[in-house]
Amino acid sequence: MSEISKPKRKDLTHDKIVGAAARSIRTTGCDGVGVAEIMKQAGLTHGGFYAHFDSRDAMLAEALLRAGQDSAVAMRESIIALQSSGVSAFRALIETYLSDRHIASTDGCCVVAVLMSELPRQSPAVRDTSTLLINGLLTAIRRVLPEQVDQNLAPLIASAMVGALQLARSLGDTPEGRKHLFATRTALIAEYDAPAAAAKPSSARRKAISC
Amino acid sequence: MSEISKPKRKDLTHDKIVGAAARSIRTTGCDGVGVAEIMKQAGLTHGGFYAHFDSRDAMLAEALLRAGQDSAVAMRESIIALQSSGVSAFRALIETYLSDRHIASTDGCCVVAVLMSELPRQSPAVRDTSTLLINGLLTAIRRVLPEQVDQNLAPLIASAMVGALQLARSLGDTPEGRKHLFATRTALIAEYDAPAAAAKPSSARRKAISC
DNA sequence: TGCATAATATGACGATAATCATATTTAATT
DNA sequence: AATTAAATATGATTATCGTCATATTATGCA
Repeated sequence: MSEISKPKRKDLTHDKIVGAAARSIRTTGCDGVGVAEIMKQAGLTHGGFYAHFDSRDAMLAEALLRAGQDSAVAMRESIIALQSSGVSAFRALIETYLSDRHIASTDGCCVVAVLMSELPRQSPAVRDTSTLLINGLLTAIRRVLPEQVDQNLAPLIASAMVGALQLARSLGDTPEGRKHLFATRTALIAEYDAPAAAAKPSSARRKAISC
Repeated sequence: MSEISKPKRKDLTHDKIVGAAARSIRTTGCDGVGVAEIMKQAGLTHGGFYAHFDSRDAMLAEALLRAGQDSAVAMRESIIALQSSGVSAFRALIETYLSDRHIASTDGCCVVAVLMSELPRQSPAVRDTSTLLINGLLTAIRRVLPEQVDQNLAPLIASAMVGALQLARSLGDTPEGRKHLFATRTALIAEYDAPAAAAKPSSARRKAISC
C-alpha cells in the first residue's frame, strides 16, 4: 500500500485551521492568535481544537511554517516577474522584499520580518521553525548575490532587509517610513547589485575616491 | 513660584511603576506586560494603577520611552569606554550595539531591536514613542559615521543593526546566532568604518578589483 | 495632636484565555 | 439501510485580563 493516501476530512480541516492561523498571525502577532478566534475563522467551534493539535504552541509552529511558505511563494512570483522584465536576480529580490506595499500590509510580506522580535520568546517548536525560515532567507540571498560580492556579506544583507522592513513599518506608512525603505533599498542595490562596470567603487567610498 | 517642585510621593511611585514596566517589557514584550504583574513588581497592588495612568496603553508608552533611555545610557557608557581605548566612534557604536552579550539577554540592549516587530500594532501613543526612539538611533549613527561615508547610508546601517540583533536572537545563543552577529558586525566595520587608507575599496568589491 | 487630603489597598466586575470531558453529528463500512 | 468509528460541537472549568468603585492608610498642615 502506498505511503500517501488521499487527504481525509480531518487533514483538510487541519489545513484549514493552520491556514487561518497563518493568516491571522501576521496581523495580530504570536500572542494575538487565540484558539477560539482561529477556529471561528476556520468555520469551526473552539472545542474541537485539541483533536488537531496537542497545544496552542504546536499550532503556532505549524502556522509560522505555513506563513513562511506563503510569503515565499508570493515573493518568488514577484521576483520572476521582475526578472523577466530585465532586472537582475539580486535587484528583483531586494525590490520585492522591500516593496512599499509591505509597509501598510503584511500580506505576502516576509513573515520573519513581521514577527521577528517575538520569536526569541516562543516555544522550542516555534523557535525551530524560525531557524528554518531564517536559513531559507539566507540561502535565497546567497543564491542571487552577484558573483563578485563576498558571500560573507549575506548576513549583513539579510539583517538590513528584515530590519529595514520593520523600521519602515514602525515609522508607519508615512513619508518617513517610505523614505527609510527607499533609502535602504537604493543603498543595497547600489552597494551589492552587479554593476554594469564591475570595478565601480561602492557608493560608501565614492566621496573618498576622487575620479 | 518655580515650575519644578521637589518630587512628591506620587511622582516617585509613578517612576517606580514605569521602571518596573520598562524592565519587564524587555523580557515579556508589549503584550506580555500586565497591569497586576507590573504593580506587584513595583511593590504595590493592582488597584491603585489607574491613579497613575489613564490606561495600560498610556503606561506602555511611558515604559517604552524609559526603556529607550535606559539602553541609550548603557550604550553611551560602553561606547565611551571603547573609544578611550583607541577605537573609532563608529566602530565603538557597532561593537557595543552588536555585542554578543545581547543575544542571550536583553538588558542594556536597544529596546527598538527588542520590540520592533510588535511596535506597528501598538497604540498611537506607543507608536509616537517608537518614532522618537528610531529617529534617535538614526541620529546617533549619523553622528559617528565617518566623514567619507555617504550620510544616505544611515538607514541601511540602522536597518542592518536592528535586524542583525533580532536575527541573532532568533537563531539563539548558539554558534549559528553568534556567527550571524559576528559576520554582520565584521562586515559593517569593514564596509563603513573609517579605514587607515581611506581609498581602500569596500570588501564587497574586493574580489572584483584586482590590485 | 487632630484634621483634611492625597495616595494606596481591597475587592469585584465583565471579558476572554487555554484546556478538556462529554455529547452530537457526520462519514465510512458491512 | 444499519452499524461503527471518526470528527466536530457543546458546555464547563480554571485562570487571568483591564478596569473601576470604594475603603483604608499615610501624609502634610493647622
